Amino acid sequence: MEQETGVKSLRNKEKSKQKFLDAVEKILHTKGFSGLKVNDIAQTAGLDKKLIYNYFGGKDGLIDEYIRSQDFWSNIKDDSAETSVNDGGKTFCKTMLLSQFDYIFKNKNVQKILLWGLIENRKSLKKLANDREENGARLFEGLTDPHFKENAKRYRAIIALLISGIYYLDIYATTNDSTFCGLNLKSAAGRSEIENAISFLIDKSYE
Amino acid sequence: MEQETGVKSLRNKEKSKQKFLDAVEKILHTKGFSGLKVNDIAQTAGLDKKLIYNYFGGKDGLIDEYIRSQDFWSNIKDDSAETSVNDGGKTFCKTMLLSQFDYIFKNKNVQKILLWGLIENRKSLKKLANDREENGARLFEGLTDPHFKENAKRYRAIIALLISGIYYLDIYATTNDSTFCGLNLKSAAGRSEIENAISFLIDKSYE
DNA sequence: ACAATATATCACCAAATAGTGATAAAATTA
DNA sequence: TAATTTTATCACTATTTGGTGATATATTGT
Repeated sequence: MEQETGVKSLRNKEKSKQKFLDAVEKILHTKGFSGLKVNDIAQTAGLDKKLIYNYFGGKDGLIDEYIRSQDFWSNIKDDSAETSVNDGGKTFCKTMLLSQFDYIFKNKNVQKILLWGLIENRKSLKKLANDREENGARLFEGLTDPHFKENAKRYRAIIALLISGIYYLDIYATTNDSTFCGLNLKSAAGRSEIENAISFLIDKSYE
Repeated sequence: MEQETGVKSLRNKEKSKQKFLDAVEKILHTKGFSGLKVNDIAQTAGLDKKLIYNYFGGKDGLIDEYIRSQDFWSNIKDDSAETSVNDGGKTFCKTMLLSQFDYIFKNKNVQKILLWGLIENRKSLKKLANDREENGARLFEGLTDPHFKENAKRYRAIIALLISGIYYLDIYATTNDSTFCGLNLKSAAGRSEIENAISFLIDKSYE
């Protein structure tokens, strides 16, 4: 009878595809990479595994589509705008790093995908890395390179160290109860120490 | 006839155990974690898999023993000694970080184990993290804390960011051909930019 | 209502994987 | 050299995993 809206009762390809993508996320969250077996994914999705082959061409296709579905850098692009361009990107970099530190700590899926990028050689994962690079390139070329001139590359290296440090510490905090350099990265106190250090180092870099 | 020395011809339990440990290392290096299957390990070792159960109690026992066999922080403890204690640990921290950056880049096994610590919850991996913490604690309490006094924790946070940044960048460089913040982490040029930044940030931290 | 198509399930296969009891072969001891 | 113990292999089972052809059921168009 009606077919316009998306309420299409029982059988719906798009909804089924989404169920598989949700299943991947759920398993990734509960069992990690090694738990991603076609049988388990299908069972978690409540559908037959054959559909994974029909709709995604197999497990790899499904996983690639899951990775692509994550809008990874949205939290960076969003609140960028033009927040005071006349300080050489100092306040922008600082808020960006601090918000990344918080965002990645809370978003466990992003942590898993970051880890994935260190373990496996997937095209979809490379694409994420390239996206981040392209985004960063615009920031560096437009803001910080002109400000730091001959020291531009050193500043890029500083940001590289801080970003990657933030990644590692957030992931470490999730999988490890142990401290890092004596700091409890799960506690508010420990995390604010890291935030202070980030802020301090950026300030010093602009001196 | 003779049994004193270790030349015991063909059958030798200790040598066989070592063959399994070597096989774990080799597979870890070539195929990564996911390649560590008992059948493959046994085949790589050139021995029967039953021995893995007899000697190590199973795959997990073997892997734990492999991890324990890695003297992970030897490169740090070694050349420590008392290299100028009157600068608040500045030169010591700097050389330590720079040598870590180089050592971890070259030592792929260490990279794998570091990654492992972010993925899996193994007792033997926790032990490594604790060892590093205990080692660091001695450094901080004996050298840097007294120097930085009320800012001691901020300095610890700085070191935490730099160490974890070094870890991440070295691992990233190995598995990724892409740049990071526009720097090629496999090239001498890119790596020396990172080294400059490390040196620069430590200097600024002591100002 | 009927045919055509899209969606989903089922039963099954082949390969990979973990694990073990029985046994062979070497080494040690008496 | 004979008996005993240690070291290693082999053959086998059960389970998991990835993958597919045949079939059923729902939806849509006529």
